[in-house]
Amino acid sequence: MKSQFFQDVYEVVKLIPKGKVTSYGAIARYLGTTKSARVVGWAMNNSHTLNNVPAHRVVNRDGLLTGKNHFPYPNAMKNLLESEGMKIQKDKIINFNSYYWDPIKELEL
DNA sequence: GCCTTGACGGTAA
DNA sequence: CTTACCGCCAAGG
Repeated sequence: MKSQFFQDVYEVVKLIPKGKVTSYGAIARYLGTTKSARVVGWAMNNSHTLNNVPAHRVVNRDGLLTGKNHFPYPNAMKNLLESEGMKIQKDKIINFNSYYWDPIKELEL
């Protein structure tokens, strides 16, 4: 595999439970590339090459739907998140902390 | 091969 | 509070 990193990113994203979200930085940290959150974002950009990657569950550290512009339609991300029980206001997840799912905390035992 | 951009994050001013 | 800058890494021009 040429880009194992990307594969790992997709794997973690796929592990995000329904109704939960995480951040690019959290994924990056889990993979050991703490300072390379941007690369995670780039990986997500390439996530369109797959079909099992719930990119809508990945937001930035503020719970802001920064990647919504990259979806087929801008409100697709919001719509999906709301479908999973979350509330979005101004492209931001309300009570983000309650929905936050940290792979390090949940997976790394 | 160099420079810019980007779905980020943190710190400084 | 807002703005700016730096680090990090991959892709595209």
